[in-house]
Amino acid sequence: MIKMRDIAAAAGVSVMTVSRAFRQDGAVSAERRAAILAVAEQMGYVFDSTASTLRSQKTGFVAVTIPSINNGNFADTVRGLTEGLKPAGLQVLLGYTDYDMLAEEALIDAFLRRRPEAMVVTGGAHTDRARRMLAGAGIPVVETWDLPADPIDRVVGFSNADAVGLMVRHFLAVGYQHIAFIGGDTQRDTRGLDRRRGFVAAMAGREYRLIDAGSPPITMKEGAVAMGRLLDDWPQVQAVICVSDLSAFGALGECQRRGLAVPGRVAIGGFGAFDVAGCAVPTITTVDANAGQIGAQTAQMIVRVLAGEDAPQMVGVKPRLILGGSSL
Amino acid sequence: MIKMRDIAAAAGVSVMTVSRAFRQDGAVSAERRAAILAVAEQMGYVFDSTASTLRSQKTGFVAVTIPSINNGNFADTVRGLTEGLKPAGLQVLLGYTDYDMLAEEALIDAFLRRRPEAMVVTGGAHTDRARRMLAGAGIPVVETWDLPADPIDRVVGFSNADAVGLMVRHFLAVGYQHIAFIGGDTQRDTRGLDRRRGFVAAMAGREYRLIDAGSPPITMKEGAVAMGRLLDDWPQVQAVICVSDLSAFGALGECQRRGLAVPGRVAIGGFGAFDVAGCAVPTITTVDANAGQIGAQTAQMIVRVLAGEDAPQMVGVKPRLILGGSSL
DNA sequence: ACTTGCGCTGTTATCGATAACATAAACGGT
DNA sequence: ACCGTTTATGTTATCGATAACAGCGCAAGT
Repeated sequence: MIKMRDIAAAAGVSVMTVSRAFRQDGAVSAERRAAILAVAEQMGYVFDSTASTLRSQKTGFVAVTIPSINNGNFADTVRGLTEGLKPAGLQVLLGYTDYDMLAEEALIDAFLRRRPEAMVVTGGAHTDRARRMLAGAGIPVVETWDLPADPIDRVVGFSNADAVGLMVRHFLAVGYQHIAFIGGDTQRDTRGLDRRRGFVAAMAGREYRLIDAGSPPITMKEGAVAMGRLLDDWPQVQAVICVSDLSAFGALGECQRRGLAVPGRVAIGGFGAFDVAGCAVPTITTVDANAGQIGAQTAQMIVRVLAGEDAPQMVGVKPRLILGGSSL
Repeated sequence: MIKMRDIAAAAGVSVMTVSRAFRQDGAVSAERRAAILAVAEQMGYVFDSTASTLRSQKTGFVAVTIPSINNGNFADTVRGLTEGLKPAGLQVLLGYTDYDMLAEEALIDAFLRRRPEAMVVTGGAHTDRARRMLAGAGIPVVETWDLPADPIDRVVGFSNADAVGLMVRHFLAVGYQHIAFIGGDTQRDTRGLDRRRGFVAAMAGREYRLIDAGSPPITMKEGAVAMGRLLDDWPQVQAVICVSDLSAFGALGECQRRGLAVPGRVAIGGFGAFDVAGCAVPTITTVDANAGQIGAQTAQMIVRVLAGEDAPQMVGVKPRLILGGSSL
């Protein structure tokens, strides 16, 4: 494998000059720099960042963990991050946890060994060891998609409970009385748990049902199954709020298979403003969590902190209710 | 930041012994190893792989580029890869290209500087520079999701053209005559292009229409718009094949909004066996490309090659037609 | 007793770039 | 003409781990 030394020899300069030429350091004369780059290109040189990293203590990457790589919301957040970090010369390295805190811990461990310049994690729930590792890593850490009561370092997110509260209040205002919530079990997906909590809080004093749809991620199919159970167990249900648009879409399909009018017989709400919510017939009432903004704000925060400028510890983004044809 | 030297001092051994203890090298006595690990844990040491990497020339990661991080198919492939590489101690580092060959080139460049032990890319179409970089990197390179005529190194995939051919032949066999194809423009998504080519080849000598739905990724909404144009321009259409299930779902919705029976008035086929195909009402006829297998086979191939064992240059996986309610 | 071998530990050199410092030439102001 | 400053380059030491080699003590074999 060809290295800087070889380029230097071929170009008749010192290794240091080659190094400077690559970093557009400005300290190398334009013609010499061009000559060096030409030699490098011609010799097929590929810069070795493992060496650079060790000496400069700069890896040039930000580690990002998301629960799933098959989710338009997290994709939007990652896109916002990638775009926002690019101008600062920072690359995003991505890992997924499958909504599993132990997998997250292992992933964080693996990432920290590579010395990222900052870490972005999804949510505020982590194993103790993961929290300790993050807190002790000596780099900026941003928790996203949530507003943890006891943040590790910095936060960009919103209250999942309040976001669902928005929808519940709307449903109550237009006259639905018997409302149910379809979501996953409690341990793995704390954002889902918070949504359920927000539902319960907003329904205080009224009759409601909670339907457990299994382990996150709650799929369309699981949404359909849960809807079936709900309709069987509590026929007087008038509206359902699902932990995400995917399960809401499944629920909608179950109603259609049973010949139940949506929203005439039962109304449906989802979460996340996924594509499917806007393309289903009818469209699904949902909450846009502003996933792209979460990524963009996180990127901005990281760039600031790394530059030594000051940045807020906590940034809130505002979820927005989107009315669809699946509810009045 | 605490380093091996500090652990060594605290444990009263040499740095080398600490290094060995961490690698369960076997050459360190069990009790001493336990003591060292305890000291390290207690001091909050985090292994620094940047240094290890430089000396040992082993980074322990495989770089993977996929077009989109919001796609269940690529997610399945990545899962197969991750699972298959884990036992070999290899971590997957993921990047996405947005179906853009120039973005892919930049990503490959950025990855190669970090010296991955192997590279996995999606598809067989790359810029010349990307091809040159990959070919000259001196590591195993696997192109997936396609069967390129002129592979860079190794391949795990299938013929997208043949896969669509499966569906066309089925549609013709059950009696549809006027069939259209909804897909993206040609340059960015060569897998989509191949599917269109497969459609055209299988329809040779018959009447058909090609509808351009825009730039990849073709969304549900774009599928709906394209379906609307198709119905307006060619009312005698009897069946539509879409480049993916997402656009097929959009097309289905458009039919439903117009009150057209599916499959009575028009049949619909998709591609990819996405969740939405199985949960739509009616379910959508599709092709399962076996995305998880692609990842698993690729992982196995990489592990073999890195171990110096021999492995086939090319592995084909078999797509499978899944009949849904959206066609006869 | 001597040797051979194995298990365990230490010493030294090294991976490939860059920070820090040194130096030489050119330049410009008084 | 002198000196401070800027520009362009080179030299040396270093980042933190590990490969390669060396050595020591003890057990077993002859």
